[in-house]
Amino acid sequence: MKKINKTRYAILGMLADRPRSGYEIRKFMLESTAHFWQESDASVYPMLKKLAAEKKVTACSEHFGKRKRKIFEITPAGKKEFSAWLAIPAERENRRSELLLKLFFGAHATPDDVIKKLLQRRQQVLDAQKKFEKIDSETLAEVADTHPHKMFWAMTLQYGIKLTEAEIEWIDDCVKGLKNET
Amino acid sequence: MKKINKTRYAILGMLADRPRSGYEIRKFMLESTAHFWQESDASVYPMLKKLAAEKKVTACSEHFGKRKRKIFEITPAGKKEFSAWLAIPAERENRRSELLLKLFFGAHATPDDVIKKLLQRRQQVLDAQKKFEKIDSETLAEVADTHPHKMFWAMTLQYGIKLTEAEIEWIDDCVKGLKNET
DNA sequence: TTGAACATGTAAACGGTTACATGATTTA
DNA sequence: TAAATCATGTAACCGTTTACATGTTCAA
Repeated sequence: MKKINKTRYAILGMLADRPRSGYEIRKFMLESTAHFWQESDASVYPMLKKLAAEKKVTACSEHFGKRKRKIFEITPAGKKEFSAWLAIPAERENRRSELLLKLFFGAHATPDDVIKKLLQRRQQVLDAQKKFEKIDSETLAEVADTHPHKMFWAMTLQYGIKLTEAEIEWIDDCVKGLKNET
Repeated sequence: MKKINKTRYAILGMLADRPRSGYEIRKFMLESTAHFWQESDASVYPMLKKLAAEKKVTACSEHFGKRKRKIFEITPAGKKEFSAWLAIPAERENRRSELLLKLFFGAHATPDDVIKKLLQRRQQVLDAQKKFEKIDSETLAEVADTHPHKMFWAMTLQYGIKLTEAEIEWIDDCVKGLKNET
């Protein structure tokens, strides 16, 4: 099975709600989907251009205040493609964790080194949790309880919260185990 | 920061223990690291060749029984590179979850569709858990308790177990929430 | 004798990232 | 007036995957 570009669906999905500029899409992703879906800076604009060429979105320049922005709107063809993607099962993601790989080879390092790496990750996970709180109190709080999106956005947030909690527990177990060794 | 090829370190690490053939490396990865590190079929052999050209590994053909295999051994230069990589902090992995993305856009689908996808994932996670049991009872059981690897391998396995447990809980919560809606 | 497992590779395409590039506007 | 944010892009590279390719040996 051929691997397909999923950036396009992330973008189409963002435009399915309302027209947005490339900048807005990037910004909104950072505030909402970043913990499970990120796009690099350079991926959004070229994809919008590509989608426009395929007539899946239409572009129109707008002057917002004194600034000019290119606002993109999804077309019926774009909506159709998005819906078709949404209907098929999600592809199994293949995750690669460099931390786990290093841990797997931990016998070749010193226990202190391994502990250090685990604690580094612990901090990263705590940072991520702070971000979840921010999404909860800022992005999500702005959505009305009755809004159809609310429930689903809360679910993706819950995913982040639950999984990071489990990861913290795991890290603490590992560190405890390693400290007993020394 | 430039992205660097990590396949090489996975391979060097596998060879740090003992000489292995490309086939053995692939097989062992499937039995041990697959839940956090996979290599596609086509990545191992070319990388071994590349590492050999860089004198990080040496190749020698062996006849194991009647079969010929190319056994690779790590060189001091290869060990040095491996150790250097092991010492630096693990890079933050950027995960992308297509399931979460579809869930985020769940309002554009029917609740039943979303539930179906969640339950599909649930089954995948259960399958993964079965695999962990297999790693535990087969791969890990063959390693002596006193072996320096044992502890670290068990930790990577625990990671898989803990995180999948959390994911199952999350899925069940989501499904419950969605069923209350309908 | 047929299928599973053993065993090793190549070529091409693709997705995604990094680095590069530019300039306006608002806020402190 | 300096920094942060707004705003939009391009070019090149590289890692990875997919698909292709081939042949052996052992067990049922």
